[in-house]
Amino acid sequence: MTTAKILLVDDDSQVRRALRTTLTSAGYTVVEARTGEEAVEEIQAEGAVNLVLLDLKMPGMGGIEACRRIRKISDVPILVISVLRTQEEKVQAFDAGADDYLVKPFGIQELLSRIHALRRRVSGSESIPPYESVGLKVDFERRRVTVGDQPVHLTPSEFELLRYLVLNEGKPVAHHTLLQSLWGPEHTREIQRLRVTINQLRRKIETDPEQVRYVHTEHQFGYRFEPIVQKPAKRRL
Amino acid sequence: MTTAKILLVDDDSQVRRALRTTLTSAGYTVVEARTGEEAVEEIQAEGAVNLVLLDLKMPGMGGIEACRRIRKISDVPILVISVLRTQEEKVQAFDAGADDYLVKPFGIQELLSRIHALRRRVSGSESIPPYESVGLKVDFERRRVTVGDQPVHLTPSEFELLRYLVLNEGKPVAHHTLLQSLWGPEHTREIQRLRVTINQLRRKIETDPEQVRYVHTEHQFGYRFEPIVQKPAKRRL
DNA sequence: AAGGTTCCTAAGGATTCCGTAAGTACCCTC
DNA sequence: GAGGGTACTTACGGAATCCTTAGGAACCTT
Repeated sequence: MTTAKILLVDDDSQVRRALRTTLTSAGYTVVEARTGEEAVEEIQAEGAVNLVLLDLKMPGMGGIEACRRIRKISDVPILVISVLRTQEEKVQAFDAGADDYLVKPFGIQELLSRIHALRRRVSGSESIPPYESVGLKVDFERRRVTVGDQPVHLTPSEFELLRYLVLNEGKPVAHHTLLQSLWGPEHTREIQRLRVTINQLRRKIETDPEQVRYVHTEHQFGYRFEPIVQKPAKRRL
Repeated sequence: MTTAKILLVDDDSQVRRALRTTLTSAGYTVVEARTGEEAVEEIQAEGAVNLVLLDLKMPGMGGIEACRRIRKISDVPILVISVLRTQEEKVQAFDAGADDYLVKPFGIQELLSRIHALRRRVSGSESIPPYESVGLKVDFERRRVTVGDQPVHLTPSEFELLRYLVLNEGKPVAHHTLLQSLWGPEHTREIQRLRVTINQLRRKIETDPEQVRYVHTEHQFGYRFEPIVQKPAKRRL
């Protein structure tokens, strides 16, 4: 239920990989197809695809045609991606049954937000239940965070960071994974940037400056969200 | 379901009486109007009308014109009645915002079943109870807004914007979601346009220019409707 | 054709966010 | 414990975002 399946259709393996990491790190299961033919097969076979991410420019059967054929056999929401922004192509895409249209280049946030909107629109409501632990509440749908009943304002970067960490509660998340999830695959080296954002986040949600309570550091690897659990008190042996 | 109210608009008192008895015996409450002007007044005045039964052939303002004016101030379903069965008039009526078209003479059963169908069709998607909070009232069916018991005129754009925000009370709505909802998927980049409309809306419904009370801005994301609640206190660095 | 709305675009100024850099503190290995 | 690498903290200025206003185009009514 929470792990929705997305069919990613693009002929460029570079693009596929970038999108796949983005999507998987956002909690989706990703199935890939290189051509329109493959995509149609995939839908017929797999069946339980929740959304199709379809690049228009593809060899063989074009994206428009693929869209039309998919629509013939399924009501799955289709989000079309294209570099062109001509009116004609847009109209064609919608006529072929596309549900939304996204022009390259686009930001990760925009992509995810569109996917969410589309899924919500089509299938009732896809809502992630709010997270709550002692003293910290994170409402993903409302983009709201409270620390001890005190509302706290987070910037978009901080919130996305927290969202990712909380959704992977308990598991250490690598630096580059976070960087990729926040700013895209081309920024996986900029660790210092991440550190600053982590710092700002901590300053807002950690109550005790001496002892972190939620966002723990995984040395030489990344960060991990885990509430309450204190580090063992330092003790000289 | 309970006692739905129907506004019956016809200049012929004979016809009115006949229809009134039919409708009341079918369980509806009937309000009458002799002319288009009266009909518009009736809608504007109180009494949430659930459906309008409108004869096209009337002295003074014609039925088409009445239809157009009603549609401007209300989303109430309109069922048009006419002796003519020309294609042209039909098209005119639908263009003016009519929801269905019935040619005289017609049987009682047909009238009632059309009314039922129309109410079902409309109430499934669009019959939304009015929103009300301290100082702000939004009547979706009648397209009316009052701020502190003071009626406020909103333009179509402004009203649609407010409608979308209010229906998602508490949840932040992304820029592109609003843009898409207001102007279609091909305008999802024109954020400045949205800002201006937001500004105009705020100017009309926000009382305190220093502190917004309803339409809050979610930086780098979109807007959120939430009454009274103050901005979360920001921690000073 | 004149008057009135509504809406789009542009331009300014204000605000918020974030990337960079520089100094400090911490951790692990040797 | 010393040293090198890693992590934290803070601050500042550029960049992006947001707000406000106004002028004129496009549309509709009188």
